[in-house]
Amino acid sequence: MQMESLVALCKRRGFLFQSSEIYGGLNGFWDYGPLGVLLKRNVKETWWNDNVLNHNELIQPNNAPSTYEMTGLDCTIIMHPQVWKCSGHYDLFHDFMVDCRESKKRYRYDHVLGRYVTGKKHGSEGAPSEIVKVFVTTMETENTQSALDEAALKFFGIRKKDIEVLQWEGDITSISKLTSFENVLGPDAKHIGTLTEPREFNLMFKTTIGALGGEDDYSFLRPETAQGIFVNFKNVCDSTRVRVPFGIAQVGKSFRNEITPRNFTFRSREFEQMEIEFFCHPAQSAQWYQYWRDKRFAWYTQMGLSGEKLRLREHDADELSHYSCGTADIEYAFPFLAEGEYGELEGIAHRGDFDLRSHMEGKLVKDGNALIVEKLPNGQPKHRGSGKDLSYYDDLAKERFIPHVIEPSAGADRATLAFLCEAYNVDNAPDENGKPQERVFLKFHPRLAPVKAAVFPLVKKDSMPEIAQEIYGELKREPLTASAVYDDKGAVGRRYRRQDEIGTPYCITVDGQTLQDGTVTLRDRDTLEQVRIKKDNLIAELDGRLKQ
RNA sequence: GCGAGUGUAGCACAAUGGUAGUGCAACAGCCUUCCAAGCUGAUGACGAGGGUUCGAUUCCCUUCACUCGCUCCA
Repeated sequence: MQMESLVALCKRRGFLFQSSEIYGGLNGFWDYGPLGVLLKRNVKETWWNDNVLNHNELIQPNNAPSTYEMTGLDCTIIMHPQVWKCSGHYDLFHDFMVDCRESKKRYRYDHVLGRYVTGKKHGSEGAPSEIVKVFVTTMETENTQSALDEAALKFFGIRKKDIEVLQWEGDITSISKLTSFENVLGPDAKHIGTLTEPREFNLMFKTTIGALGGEDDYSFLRPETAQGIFVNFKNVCDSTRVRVPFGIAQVGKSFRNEITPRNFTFRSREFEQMEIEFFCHPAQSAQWYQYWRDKRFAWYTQMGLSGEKLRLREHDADELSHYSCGTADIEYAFPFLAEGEYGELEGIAHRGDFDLRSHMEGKLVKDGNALIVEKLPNGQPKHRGSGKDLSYYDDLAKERFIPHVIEPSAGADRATLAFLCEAYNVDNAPDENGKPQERVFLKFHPRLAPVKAAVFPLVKKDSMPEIAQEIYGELKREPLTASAVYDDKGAVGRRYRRQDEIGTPYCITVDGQTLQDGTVTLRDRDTLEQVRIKKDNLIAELDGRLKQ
């Protein structure tokens, strides 16, 4: 499938528009149109229902270590700035970077180390040699001087045995100590002066709180919904009588100032997440991790993502975050990716007690195999935690512990995009002369389809429109079929095609026979087959088919 | 952020230094008794800003967006 055809269809039929399009658009932002909003809401609602609302805490699911409870939250997008400092996002997402115009590489400003050296540089093509003083740099932190030696030898074009002609000056320092980069040789550059000025690089959207807010009144738009759940852990425990193990779910917008938004809605700067933070006893966490990983994978399969394009990938040990004892990605082979490449739909991470401890004690760093509070040179915590006790007391086992967390974190927009890509189908259907014609249809799972049913009078006469409108009215009253549409324009075949293109699973047509025996035809989007159904049984029939 | 390419109606395309055409879609109506493109009619576009020019959609510059490659990717 060509991605362009899908993008064109999304625009043409009102699934997705570029944000602020009449002003030229905005990179990394997308709007959902009239059909898109129905589709995305179905994705989110299906997720919410399957994980939270319909979960029965009295019954132990297959492969689950025990029964468990599920509950929800809806937290604010702007939170106390300390949340992001303790979570680690502030340090990780906020840097000064320099770019090299020659090598096209980007470096963390304070990580580029170097030293002044003076030597004789041969002029090019017979030009006289000249004595130049250069600040040679490297990213090497271990054997910095030998890396600098090498870089200097290469730059001046001299042999290793003549190394003593180089005159080094001063100590090895970061380029952040320099006032100008004019004489700086970039770590991967052949010429001097190729580094740009340091630029602030902030992956979190910064905002000011209060109309008169100054420098100190800033916070950030959340880069993930998870932290709202962690900082409310105690509130939920104190207010809802939940017992560990339990999960808190949240659906909401998050924001990341991506460097390169690309691939339609796949990487957007404003996006929606569907996250669960599942709190359990440390001894059972490995089992719960597997439970959630498998449960989440099965969900995408049920919703129609087919075997080959969907995969579950366990991260290698060296790929894991320092606090994680296991992470798996659910990935989909999007059509805009190269052959054999997959894009992440959802990550399921075993996060240990990292998050709750961070908000108790302060920002944590790895020390050997342990996590300790990161300290400033003066011994103070770099980012001080809340100091609140976020441990859990199990009064049956008489045990106090900090729960471990399993985090299934899904992208609502990515899931929606994957369902769109998967649904896009082209086949051949005969036209009125029996000649096969190309047919584009979206093969959505009935639960996800934006419009569940369409009602047509076969022709606009003989009271067929009146009967069809009556049926339409009944469908509109039922929550499940309320998104139904009525259409009596043009030939019926054309109306079928219109519905196929937006993925409507069922079309109901009132025809001549309806007048005689009260039956209507129910047409299936995928097979084009029609069955006759008593119009009084229609709601029940649709109900059964749509809930499959 | 770098490099290359692209930007004409809702979508797909065309033409042009002298006020933009076609197909489909959408709209009104007609015709249609089960799988789109039959008839009639009306509507609709040169991404934005600046420059050159008597005159720019066309040439130049800037900018924005999209595509591809690199970079990045919690």
